[in-house]
Amino acid sequence: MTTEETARTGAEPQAEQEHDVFAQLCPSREMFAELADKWSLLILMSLSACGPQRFSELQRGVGGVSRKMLTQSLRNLERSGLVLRTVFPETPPRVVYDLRPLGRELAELVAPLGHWTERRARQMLAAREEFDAAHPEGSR
Amino acid sequence: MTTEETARTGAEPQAEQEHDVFAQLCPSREMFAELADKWSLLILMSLSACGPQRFSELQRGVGGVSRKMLTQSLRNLERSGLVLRTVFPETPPRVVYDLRPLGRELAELVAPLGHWTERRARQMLAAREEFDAAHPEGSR
DNA sequence: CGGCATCCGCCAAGATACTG
DNA sequence: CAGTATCTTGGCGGATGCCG
Repeated sequence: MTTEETARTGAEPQAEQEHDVFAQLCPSREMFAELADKWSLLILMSLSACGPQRFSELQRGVGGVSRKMLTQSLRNLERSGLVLRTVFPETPPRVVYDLRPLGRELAELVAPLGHWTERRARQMLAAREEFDAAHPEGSR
Repeated sequence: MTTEETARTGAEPQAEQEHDVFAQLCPSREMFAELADKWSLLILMSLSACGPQRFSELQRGVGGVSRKMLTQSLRNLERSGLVLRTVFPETPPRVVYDLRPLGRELAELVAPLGHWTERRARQMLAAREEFDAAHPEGSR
């Protein structure tokens, strides 16, 4: 029996405080749900790839993100200890975001995911066309 | 200049058909956006950790997922060539989902992300409490 | 510049009931 | 069992405007 299976057949849901992303009400699931979204992952990847960046740099870097979503996602990442926000009290003010050790750890796991997607995108698109051709809408 | 930066300062957006998840309208971004969601990632992790599973097994395995979202996410994964859906024409019918090579590749990148979240959940929760304590709501 | 507040459309996602 | 169909709604996420 693997570690995963052990966790999921789990004896005590919280006796030893084991975390299990598969469990609906486990704290780790809540964290996972917050991290597992488009913008958060792209922000982590951008900070990891390009180093510390200002708000507007991030907005340009992560194509299509609105100021609102960027602010929200950054706030979440900051709140969870993944990202450090530094304000330089100049005029105009300058705000720089950077990865904290925890965030850098995560970013190094996320980056491969992005690269994989880029490498395999074409293949997945081809699979789609084939699938769509085989299922002319409304079969099944 | 890193590979990432090269891609993002990108000379030709589509000349060499380079894919860039940071670009809003790049196909790879579309794929990334579909994969980078809670349910899809958890399904991939479940299939990777526990092997081929039936619909209802998956629903039990991935805590809190509704039949609708499970169906939708599985359909997407199948459509993109990541997951294989096999119907055994019995009564009652049996449908088994399994990873295809492409999906297995991805799942092996995603699994570490889940494990990391479980390992660091406590730490992130602590960071949150500290953050929330330092920002008693409505500061800034 | 780097936000926060507000309004709002619209789609994701839950609940429920029905089918093969 | 493994879905599909329909309805409803919460909240994601965009647009805009104001502030420090």
